[in-house]
Amino acid sequence: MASEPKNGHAETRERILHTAERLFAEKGFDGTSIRDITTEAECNVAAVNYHFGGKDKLYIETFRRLLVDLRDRRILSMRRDMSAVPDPSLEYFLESFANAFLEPLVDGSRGRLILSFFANEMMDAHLPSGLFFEEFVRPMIQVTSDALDRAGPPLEPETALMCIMSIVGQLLHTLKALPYFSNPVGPHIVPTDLSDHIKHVVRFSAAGIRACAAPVEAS
Amino acid sequence: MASEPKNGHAETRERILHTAERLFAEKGFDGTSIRDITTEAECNVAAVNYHFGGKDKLYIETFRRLLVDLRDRRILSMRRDMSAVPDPSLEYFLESFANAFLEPLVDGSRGRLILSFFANEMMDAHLPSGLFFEEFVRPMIQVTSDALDRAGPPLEPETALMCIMSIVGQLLHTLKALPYFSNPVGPHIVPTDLSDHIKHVVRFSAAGIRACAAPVEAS
DNA sequence: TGACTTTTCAAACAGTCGTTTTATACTGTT
DNA sequence: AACAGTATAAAACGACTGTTTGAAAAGTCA
Repeated sequence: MASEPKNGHAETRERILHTAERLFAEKGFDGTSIRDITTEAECNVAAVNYHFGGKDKLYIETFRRLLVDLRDRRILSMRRDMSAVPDPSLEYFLESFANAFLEPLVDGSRGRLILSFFANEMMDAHLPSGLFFEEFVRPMIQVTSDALDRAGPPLEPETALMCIMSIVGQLLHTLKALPYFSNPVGPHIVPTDLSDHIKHVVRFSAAGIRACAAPVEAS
Repeated sequence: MASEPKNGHAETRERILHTAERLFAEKGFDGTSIRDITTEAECNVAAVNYHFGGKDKLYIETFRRLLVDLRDRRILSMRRDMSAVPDPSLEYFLESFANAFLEPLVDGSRGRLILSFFANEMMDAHLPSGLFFEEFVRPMIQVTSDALDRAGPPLEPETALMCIMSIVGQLLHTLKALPYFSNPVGPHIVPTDLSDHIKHVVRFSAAGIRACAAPVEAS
């Protein structure tokens, strides 16, 4: 039970984690074999069971690290933006949120990994139930609804949550659908630049939120 | 190469297709073994290779049927609604679209199957590239943007497409996220009734679309 | 140095996978 | 009745899976 290596370089364990992060993200849990990982990490197949106690445990550990990292980056980014101006507008909040939400997902190589990781996990769950929601979704919702409360019009708590879901839905779908539009055979029918889509989501959602704040009229 | 059975009951082939539809949807391509299918379909393992020529081919055939069925149901549902009134409002269009979009996904047992099928395929593609987009997404976009053109304010074609993406993103996310909120340990923090969410998406999006039609002002 | 722990490794284990082979029944036609 | 084509079935094939074993290294501390 080598919990922590005492010597200077904890090579193998870190190499495995690093490789697993990429492979699990790219090919999912079932699509990635222990031998795939250990071959790339240049170690023996038994190393995974020795250091992590099995494929399941390795997966959970890998995902947990990614999850915490993403959550903290997003929250910090939004907190920074929101405390940078004294009286943030709704549009300012939306742009800050969209950037905090998307930036970790598109910058560098790790961004796409996270996204792919999440998507795979959504489809074929291998995490303990509740871990994703309680440790990731709930804190994000808390920070976001606080910020919206400060920047936007007064909203019922339930309404605010649904508005946040509307924004998140748009951002996630944009990210997923964009590759489909970016290289079809025909001409591009939608801008393939992400910032154009962010601008759209900001304008679209600002109006949506204000409409949800206004007293409802019969349609 | 028995392409079409001539006798009255084409039992085995249909049983396999029917079982495969459910299992592939529930557990994905890799998660479903030929033996899983043939056991439930009560036939021999070799039957899949005999009737379909392999697991891949069976998957494609299964998915294609589901895809075409869903597309046609949606398009018919929307065409029916849009031709039922002489001068449809933007809200009317949105509600019609939301219902056409979601209804096939939630009614009965086959709905959840389709949704799960799609999600799995998105993550781990086993279909010929382009089939999904050209035969499913593009026709849906065509019909939808025509309807929006008739019911909504004048929009640039690109803007209209991004608005449609905004709506689809919200609907898909609602569908995916709802189960997370429906049975957590704490109190419900979001309405778990789908129709409440549809109402929200309609109001939110109607305002968003109108804002996209108005001339842009500097933020 | 010698005893001890931690780490690595090749090899094997028991199981599942998709596919193929071989043989047997059923169907309609001549 | 004899034949062709279609359909089903049991068994085996080779490849791959996660995990375990037992021994050899590497490192640590007396």
